[in-house]
Amino acid sequence: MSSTHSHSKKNQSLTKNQRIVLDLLQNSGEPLKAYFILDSLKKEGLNSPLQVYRALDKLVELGKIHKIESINSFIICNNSNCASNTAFTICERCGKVKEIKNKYLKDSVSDLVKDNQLEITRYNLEFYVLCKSCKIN
Amino acid sequence: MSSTHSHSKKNQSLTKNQRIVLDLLQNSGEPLKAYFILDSLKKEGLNSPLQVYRALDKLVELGKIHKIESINSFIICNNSNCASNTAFTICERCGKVKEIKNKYLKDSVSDLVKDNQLEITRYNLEFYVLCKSCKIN
DNA sequence: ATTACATATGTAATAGTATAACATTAGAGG
DNA sequence: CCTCTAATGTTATACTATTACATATGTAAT
Repeated sequence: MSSTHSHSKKNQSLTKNQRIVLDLLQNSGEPLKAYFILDSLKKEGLNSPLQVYRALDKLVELGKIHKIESINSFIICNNSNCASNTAFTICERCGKVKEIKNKYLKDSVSDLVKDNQLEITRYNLEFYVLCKSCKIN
Repeated sequence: MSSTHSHSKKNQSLTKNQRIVLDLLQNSGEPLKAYFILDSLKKEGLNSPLQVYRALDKLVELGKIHKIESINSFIICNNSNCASNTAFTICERCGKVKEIKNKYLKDSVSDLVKDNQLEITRYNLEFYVLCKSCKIN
């Protein structure tokens, strides 16, 4: 996980805790774990896990970040309109995570489960891959 | 979660711990949590979390069960050839989980991420839905 | 401005999920 | 029988997440 400097000036309607958590995830770009976030933001005044989890919950609810379930981590949303739909590739070797762009996904996904006559409210798709650089080496 | 009686005579190559854990999941048909499994199998001689997790790990590796990441639960595999690929619908209201049959999935899934030129080694798909009976009521 | 309400905070304690480390035992081949 | 690998048993501990409760903050209506 990498170093972080806070630059962004948006996210104005958020509360302080929500903002610093979002900034951290934004500047990192990588998936981060709740307790790593806690440690990173101790100096900003975050003292307890609950403060982190509450901020994370809210940011997930707002669609600004996503939770990657299989690695208990949170990552900034790279799309604009995911809502609570998430789709990631995760490299099995190096752990690198990329969000899959929604464009070609939404349709395929609805086709996918259409036969079941079930109303999909949201989805979480985790594709384990070998990323390009790991495939080479 | 429901009561359990051990009937199955297959699973012969498994060890005792693996077998009783698999039997429990088989007879239940529902997703079960590790510590619930532990409690349920205390009388069969399972004493520690690690015994459960080791059995679960092995069964996942063998493709006999799946882990549903977003609910930290394990469920018997209903297909024959999932390998480590999993796809479920989860009812947001009642929590009921169903495995999606592989047939119409594999193709769509490979189409889905084809553009990325990434080699998918396995996937975990979690579709949150309103199941039929919950949609009615 | 004051009230009222919903939402967010701060803090401490605890619940729930999972693994590390290490000594021992059981099974499958040679 | 010997050897090697995999599984077991046990204790301790690490990691992930929530409950409960008291306090503070923001917003909108009076």
